Amino acid sequence: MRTHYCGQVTEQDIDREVEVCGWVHRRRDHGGVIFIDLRDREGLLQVVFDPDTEAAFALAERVRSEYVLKVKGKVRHRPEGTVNEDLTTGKIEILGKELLILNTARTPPFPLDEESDVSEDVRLRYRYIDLRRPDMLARLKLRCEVTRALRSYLDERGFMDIETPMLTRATPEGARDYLVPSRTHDGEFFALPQSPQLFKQLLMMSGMDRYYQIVRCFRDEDLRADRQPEFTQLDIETSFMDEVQIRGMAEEMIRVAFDKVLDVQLPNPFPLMTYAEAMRRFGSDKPDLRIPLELVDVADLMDGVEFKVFAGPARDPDGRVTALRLPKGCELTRKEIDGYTQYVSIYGARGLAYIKVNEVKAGRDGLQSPILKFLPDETIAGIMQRTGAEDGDLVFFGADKAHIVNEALGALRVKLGLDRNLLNSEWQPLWVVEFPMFERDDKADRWIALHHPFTSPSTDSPEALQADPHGVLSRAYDMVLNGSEVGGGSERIHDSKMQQAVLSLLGISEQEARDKFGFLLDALEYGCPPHGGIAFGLDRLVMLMAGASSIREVMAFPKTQTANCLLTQAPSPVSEAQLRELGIRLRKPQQQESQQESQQESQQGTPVADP
RNA sequence: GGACCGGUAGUUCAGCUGGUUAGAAUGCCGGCCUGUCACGCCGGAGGUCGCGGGUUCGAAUCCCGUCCGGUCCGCCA
Repeated sequence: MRTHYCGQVTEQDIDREVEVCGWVHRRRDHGGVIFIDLRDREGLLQVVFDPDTEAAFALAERVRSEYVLKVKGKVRHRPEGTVNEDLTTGKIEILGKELLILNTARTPPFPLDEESDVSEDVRLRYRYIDLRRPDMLARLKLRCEVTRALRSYLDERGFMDIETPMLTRATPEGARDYLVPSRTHDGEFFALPQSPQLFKQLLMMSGMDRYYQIVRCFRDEDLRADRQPEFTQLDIETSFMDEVQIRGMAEEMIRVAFDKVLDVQLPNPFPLMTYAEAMRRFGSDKPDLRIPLELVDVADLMDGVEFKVFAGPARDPDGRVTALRLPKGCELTRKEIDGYTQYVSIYGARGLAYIKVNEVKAGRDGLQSPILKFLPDETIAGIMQRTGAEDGDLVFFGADKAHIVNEALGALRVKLGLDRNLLNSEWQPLWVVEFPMFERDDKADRWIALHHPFTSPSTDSPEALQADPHGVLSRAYDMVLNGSEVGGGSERIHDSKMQQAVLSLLGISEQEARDKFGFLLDALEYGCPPHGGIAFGLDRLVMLMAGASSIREVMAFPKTQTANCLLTQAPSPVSEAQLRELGIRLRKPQQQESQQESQQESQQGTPVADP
């Protein structure tokens, strides 16, 4: 007899003696019979103990929720009239003959049923129990199926899984690094990788022309529902493939994964959209194409109007004036519109103008809006015509600096789509391409890389790049799914002159570049193949596939918004001895410092590097 | 760094325009019930109302501060 998981016992086992192990999901007594539902990750199975099995029955009376049991007994049909088709354990049961309590258990702090609603902090504090719940189990299973599908796709195509260091160099740009002090080099630090970007490029120079890795990445930035300080990427890099080939392969891989795991057929090919078009039509570089609303530019209709709120941005080369038509928007109450005005203010919009369209044919008289009086007839007619407004619609307006309008109306578009239930399909992937190479950071008065500084520009000439940094596009691409960026990559720079040119445009001096990644610049000179790749945010991808609202739901042990682990209480103070070994002393709270001259260093102080 | 929401029994919540002994459901404990499966019935235990301060004759309730959890802005090459 072998030990079964209780979920593996089926009708085929009827009349067989089996031995099953599991947790006690629930115990019920009725009359002289004890029912125990045993649970494992595969399912539920009901075990019945009656007084005929005296010893087992006596033990069963002691059994409580979450006890760990081993039961021997005979599988049988349920008696007439007791079958419950709704339950896993509906048609069969085990008549328990022997019972072994492998371990006792305290009553769990919250119910483990699927439907029970438990606050997230309690779940995280007892994550090991939370993970027993069917929902969590299902999501972790899904995640495993996704990674298996992705791996097998890549394995079948000759990709090599190669590990890269977790202890590496701090990067000069990008997110804040997590630092690790070096014991053997006083005052020096490793950084945990924000991504294996440079290592995978070096692997291309080593001739590993098809690399992938499912790899943990670290970024010390504030958290969101879809952002954790450590997260997992599916990281891919190839040599000799151009961006068209890489995108083709990457989207095929995602299609295969969706087909295998969810039985969902994604479009072939994914639609391709330029960054410029995405910004113009959706105000976002990761448009949610499930929402059938679009921004329509109306600046040219507004540049002559007296209303300064519109005319100003309409004449400003950095400004944007755009309209967003909401079908049946007249149903919105004043309160709801005020709510949306409040909503766009988060993104810096100073207001949200709108026109209610009662009757298009009636012209001005068929409209209702506080701004009508500022607009001449031909402007109104132009707006109606261009937005395609119909009776009962509502048209919102955004007018400001282009980036504010894009962010505010882009976000409003998504919110309206979700609030008004306008989604026209379940899955909408696309590629966004032709990103600008650089973005101007006005505050710091410098260029910053929109993607990262190793992305190839669309020109081969460093001189052309330097001549017009603003106008140069990059060979980057983002895979967007339902308004989430799930993957991003690019053709990389494989020429050391071009790499130097990009770094210098970013304000990184030759000396600094040598200091920070001289190794890359050197490597570029020893025979670097053209190469490019892509990295997927695995947590985000699985979150979308699971229909979850945060990546915490698809991670076994996530952190809270303040980057705490409620389970382990990390981060935590460390011993003074440990710090001393690392050449770190604690900066004492100021008061203490002045009062107590010396030694007694507080564990609560702020660690600083000892110079 | 900022905005907003929340913190009351093990759990999920009500109470919050100040006023008896802070409630409900569920869970837990005990008893009853000869096939339960959201079993049912009877009884019981269970609370620093996140923490600190203030206002008041009186604070879960009002005010200030703080901590924790969440959503978002900034940030995230």
